[in-house]
Amino acid sequence: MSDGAPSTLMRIGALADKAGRTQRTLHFYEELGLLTPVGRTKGGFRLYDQDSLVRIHWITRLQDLGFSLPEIREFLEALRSAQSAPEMMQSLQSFYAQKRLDTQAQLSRLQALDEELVTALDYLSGCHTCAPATEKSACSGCETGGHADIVAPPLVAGVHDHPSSSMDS
Amino acid sequence: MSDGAPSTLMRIGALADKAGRTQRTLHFYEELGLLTPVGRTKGGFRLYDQDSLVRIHWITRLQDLGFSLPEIREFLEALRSAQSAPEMMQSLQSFYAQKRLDTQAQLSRLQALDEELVTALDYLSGCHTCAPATEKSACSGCETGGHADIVAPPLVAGVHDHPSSSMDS
DNA sequence: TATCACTCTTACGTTCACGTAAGGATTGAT
DNA sequence: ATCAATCCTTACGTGAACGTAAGAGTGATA
Repeated sequence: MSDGAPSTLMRIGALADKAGRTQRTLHFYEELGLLTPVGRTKGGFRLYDQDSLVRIHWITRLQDLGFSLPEIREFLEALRSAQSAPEMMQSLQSFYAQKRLDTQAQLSRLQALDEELVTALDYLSGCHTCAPATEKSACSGCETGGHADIVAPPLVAGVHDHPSSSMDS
Repeated sequence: MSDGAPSTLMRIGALADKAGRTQRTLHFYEELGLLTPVGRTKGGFRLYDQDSLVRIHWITRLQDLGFSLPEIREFLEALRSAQSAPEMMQSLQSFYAQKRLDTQAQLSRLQALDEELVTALDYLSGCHTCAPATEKSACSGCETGGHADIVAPPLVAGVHDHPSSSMDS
């Protein structure tokens, strides 16, 4: 655990490059308490190590999972206030377990929406049978053979124009 | 198609109630060109009909699908510029087809993240074997029996403290 | 020592999707 | 006519996650 090379220290530019984020982003993470440099040069330049990079990847992962940065911050604070290591890991565990529930809920929502998309596409595939010159206004009826009396699915029903014509005193 | 009751007209408050959104939201939709009242009273009150409600549901759906309001606006503009009905429907179709691809990509991303969560939870379940009083700082090593030499998964690796201690000249 | 890329802090700008408030006009019921 | 409820426009506020710029200091090299 104690390599003879603490020279892995880098300044913010290098870290930003390695992590693929901007310096501003890292400053911002620090403002939020998500990422603290391991030290500073006497002149005041931030210094980071390899763990900082890991931390950034971790943050990115959590963001992908749908966490907001303030949420991540809260979480880190909870961790910091933990007394023992197992307590800390329990924290992590219930945190992730909860998030897994959310993720799965999101998954089934997305799946439902995907099916809705399929339904809409199915319906629309019938539209090609319309005479190519059909006027848009005639489309509400559209009994030209395509979909006889099938009700337009929600994703299709919302698109009809009501332009600003035919409005007078 | 011509009911004897055009009295389905309503003002913004009623529509907002039925749609479960605020008046401000409907105003906002109008600013963006997403929803236009069918008319106004002589005094200037907005009037909406049943289609307006359908339109709002449609917008909501698209938002659920991950569209931003400006995107929806662009889309509606594309529709408005379509000449024939089939052209319009083709537009819709390719629009939704594209979105389905996105949705599926998002689905598999979520699934990957879910698996990552499972991995992290698996790993963490080994942590209970630590002596309950283990110090946090000792946890990086943590060879007390739990996970012998398994590498901490990304979702776990980012959480170790480097507090602001042990930093002096 | 001069130079120049790098970094510092401070602070205002931006997009999205509205929230909230102010001050005044409209509706419609009594 | 009056009055409460509803609605109008205008406009500034919010929070998330940074972007962008200004003006000045720092670090390593020539």
